[in-house]
Amino acid sequence: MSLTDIHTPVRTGTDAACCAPASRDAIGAEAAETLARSLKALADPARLRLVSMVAAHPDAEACVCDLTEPLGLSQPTVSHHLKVLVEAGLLTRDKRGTWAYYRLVPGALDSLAALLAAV
Amino acid sequence: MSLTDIHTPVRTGTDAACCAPASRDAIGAEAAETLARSLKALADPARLRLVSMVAAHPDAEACVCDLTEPLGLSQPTVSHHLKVLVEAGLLTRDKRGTWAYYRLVPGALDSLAALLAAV
DNA sequence: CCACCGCATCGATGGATGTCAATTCATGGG
DNA sequence: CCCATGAATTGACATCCATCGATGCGGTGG
Repeated sequence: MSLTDIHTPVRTGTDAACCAPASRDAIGAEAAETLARSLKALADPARLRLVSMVAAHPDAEACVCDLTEPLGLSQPTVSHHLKVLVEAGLLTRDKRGTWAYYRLVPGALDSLAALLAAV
Repeated sequence: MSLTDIHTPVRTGTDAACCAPASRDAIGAEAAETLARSLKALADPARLRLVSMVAAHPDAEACVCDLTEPLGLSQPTVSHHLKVLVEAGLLTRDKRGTWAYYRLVPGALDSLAALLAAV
């Protein structure tokens, strides 16, 4: 399921609910899992700072060596967090020569925020 | 620190960064922790569904008995998730008689989404 | 006054996760 | 050809977390 497919009309339960049957449909279980996976990727101080630091760099591009020292974490840990962010579709990795450059995926943060507000 | 106080001008590191010094300021470590705490509260499928189910109910209000069965989780687990959401400032709890009614905190989701988009 | 019901809390447990040191991989320069 | 450097991977470890069953607590009705 894609992140753009959250409010599919999945009934939220049977009609045997104790008090009231819901006036509109809540998000379905799969949509919730999809959104939760994306939010989990950002629900970490180190990863939030990484995203922000990449966005703050000139050309919105940064290599690992730019990020390790200001973050105060070891290089493997930073690499790990960056991998999580790439797999979540928030960053892209571009290896040029010795260095690996990370960029924001345009619009990824905004669509995530939009989905969050629509829950 | 409050959630409305993310982009305070905290320098992200020393000037000894290896490649480029950053063209604008990234969010500070404390702001990142604050935002991460809020996002963690929502970065769970069960809690996302709970928020959505509460919002979907008539009068945007639901008691635990409304939520346990459609969610497919035990009552203690649902109570636990609701507590997390209340502590994160996303829901309010109102005990009336035998039942505990949960409501969305107006604007909480939207301001969180706005902060996310501004990272 | 007592039994029942809705909900919160407690304790335990299995699994996910953040972190680092050590290692490996890849690339470029001598 | 080998070494130096930047980055990813691996393995280990401690901690956190989602979940449940059992229990406790307050309110309602008989």
